[in-house]
Amino acid sequence: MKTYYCDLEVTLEVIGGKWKGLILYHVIKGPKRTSELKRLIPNITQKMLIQTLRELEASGLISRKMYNQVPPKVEYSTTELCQSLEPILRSLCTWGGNYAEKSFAQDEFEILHLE
Amino acid sequence: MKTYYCDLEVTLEVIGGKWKGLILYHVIKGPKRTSELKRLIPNITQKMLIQTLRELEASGLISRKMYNQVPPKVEYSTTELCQSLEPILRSLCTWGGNYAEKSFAQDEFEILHLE
DNA sequence: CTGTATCCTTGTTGATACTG
DNA sequence: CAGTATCAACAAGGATACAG
Repeated sequence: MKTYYCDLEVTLEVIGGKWKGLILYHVIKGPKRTSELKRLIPNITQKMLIQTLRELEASGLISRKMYNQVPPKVEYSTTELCQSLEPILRSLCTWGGNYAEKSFAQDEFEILHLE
Repeated sequence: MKTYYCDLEVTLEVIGGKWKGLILYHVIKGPKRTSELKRLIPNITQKMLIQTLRELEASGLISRKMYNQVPPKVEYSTTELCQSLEPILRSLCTWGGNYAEKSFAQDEFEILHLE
């Protein structure tokens, strides 16, 4: 029996960590191939990408579809369980943008919006 | 010059990690003393509590007020910069509660709502 | 292209003891 | 009550090489 002391602890267990939110943010906007995600999240290593995708899959938030082709093609998409996160992730994103504007020195940072 | 590839990366840098969200969630509902926070977040160690509070303070999200008494009294409250996080944290919280209901086995977990 | 396996480094976290 | 300091332990992350 696992004990949580706040609903938020559950959330953080499922989508917390260094990469989960970021991956979900991109996948939630539409199915993505592994290589696309790698491009959208330049700082992630292949190992962490795959590992995190597996964890999200295990949590039931994304699903993995494999096409039997050569070369291989795999697509990740969100499950219904994940859809309700979309507005929240968007809010978090917006908040970060505002925060950066207000709190970071103008010429000490840049935000590139990849697509 | 620091480069981000998504606004969300900024957010995660500021309020990501194991404890920041949880502390903010409690402080945002009203000023809290150190010992209250320790009680509300049973699994955090004193070291991590203080350390995380300092980080949040450095990010401008909370402020620390010290009363010169014996025994000492300290209160943490949120700054204006932090207020806009309130609805987001509430959403994240709600989401976690729903997720637990749907995805966890009935008798494998419990959520205690401390106050 | 997608994914696995290994090794190694780092940083975060925890336990404990102590101070004003 | 609030906070500091030190050290140890562990998990997370990265680099690299390799495979289907």
